[in-house]
Amino acid sequence: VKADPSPTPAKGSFARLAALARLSGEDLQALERAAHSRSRFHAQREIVSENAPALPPSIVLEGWACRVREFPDGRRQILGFLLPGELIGGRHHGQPLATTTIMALTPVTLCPAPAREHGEDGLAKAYAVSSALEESYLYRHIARLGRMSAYERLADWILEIRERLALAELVTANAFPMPLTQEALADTLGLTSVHVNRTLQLMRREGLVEIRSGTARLIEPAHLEAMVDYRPARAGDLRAG
Amino acid sequence: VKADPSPTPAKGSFARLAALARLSGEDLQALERAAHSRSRFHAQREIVSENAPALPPSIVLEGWACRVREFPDGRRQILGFLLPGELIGGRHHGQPLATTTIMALTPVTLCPAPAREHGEDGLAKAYAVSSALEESYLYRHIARLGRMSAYERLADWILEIRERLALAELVTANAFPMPLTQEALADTLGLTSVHVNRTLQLMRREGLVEIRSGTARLIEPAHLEAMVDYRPARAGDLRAG
DNA sequence: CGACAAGTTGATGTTACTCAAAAGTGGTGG
DNA sequence: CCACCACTTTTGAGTAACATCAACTTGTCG
Repeated sequence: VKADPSPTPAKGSFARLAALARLSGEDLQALERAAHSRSRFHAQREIVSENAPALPPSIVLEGWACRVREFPDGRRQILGFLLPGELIGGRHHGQPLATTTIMALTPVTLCPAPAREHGEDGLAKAYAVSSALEESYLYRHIARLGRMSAYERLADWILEIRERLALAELVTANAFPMPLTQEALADTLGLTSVHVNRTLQLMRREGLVEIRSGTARLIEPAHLEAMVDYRPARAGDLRAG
Repeated sequence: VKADPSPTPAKGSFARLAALARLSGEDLQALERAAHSRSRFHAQREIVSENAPALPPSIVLEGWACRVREFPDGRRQILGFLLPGELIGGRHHGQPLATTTIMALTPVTLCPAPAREHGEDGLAKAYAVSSALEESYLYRHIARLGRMSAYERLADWILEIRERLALAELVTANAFPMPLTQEALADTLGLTSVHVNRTLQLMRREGLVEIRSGTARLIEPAHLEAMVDYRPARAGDLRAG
């Protein structure tokens, strides 16, 4: 964890918050200022540990992180992802201890999330929408793990990731970064890496999805969506309130 | 949904909030007042529908409700439970639309959750802790569905429910109400009701758990806890902040 | 008592896991 | 440039856990 004064504007980092609520010039300035003090984490490093003091509210500028739970016998479950533009700990600030371990899956850059001054500014609204989205991703993950086949889990998960990365403007022509190993994917979807491998091959052969060298490409998104009863989280509806 | 002026003090309804934070006399009076306007729901009725206007923040006085997601082909996944003393919609108020359907599993009584006047009163603290607990139950549910065997899922789930009902003082001598059908349990744990039945029988034969006529009784709680790496959610730690 | 939901049982099928090894990939230093 | 290493992906064969289907039994409540 080291501070870095160089202000490289991370692609997609604030695009997401701006997509969730109308941000004022002041809001954007506060974000720019916050982005000057960054913390970086190497891949595979823990960012916060379960039951250790929680992080101050932060924004992911670059990279993928995840919440993860490990079992005493080595089993591992990835509980959720933290993607560029998303918030860490924006929700329950005031809670002293982290409820889950958070680790970096790739090199990760964070910056502090500027405090929302009043209930009605744009940033506060963006944080609230972000938090509601985070909750809906958890529910979706539960439904996926509880009631979908391996094939459906993969399809549904990829569609969710595309939707989330699109908010940060990281999706171009249905292609987007997907830096996970098949083992991490297995720990996400409640499968073994062997089975993930076979299922991915099947999707490839069927011409629906390509995942190669850290990039995912959806060939037939409509087909995938039909298969899993795809329902986007509709940030617009959340914003309306 | 009908209002009922009779103030029958529901057992355990406020015990939980009082267990989560030190409540002042004012807090308790506000709760008593709120408990005068109740809404009741029959078993199997929807309390709120996904994407319909959200409920105002409410407290469960009696009965079990759940968040649920249904698939177009009839599959069903229970996403989480709302037990006596727990809050509905305390978290993201200001979000206009409900993110999940909530339905009553038994007859359910709700009352409005009194607004927390300032950030630092006892009620606000209790709501914040309740919300943090709710989040931790979601993470636990994900780990359960993703990485546990049927036997472990049942054991882990029962221990969680005991812990949650204990906060509302509904657990006596390791026995507590468990009104779910085996089919609802299956929809919770991502199994079929047939397999739930067989797994319950196995636990019964092994002398660990009895579930009969709406009551669960843990015979060997320590044994169960060892089996699933049981970690209580430690409301005390959350309160400390 | 009758009817309907819930629980139980048996036989069989399938999805996904396990174990083991081979082949591909990328980074490093000589 | 190549040799080497660790890691990831891929493949095969056998297995276990859980699902499916269908009947039968028990419990509950009018």
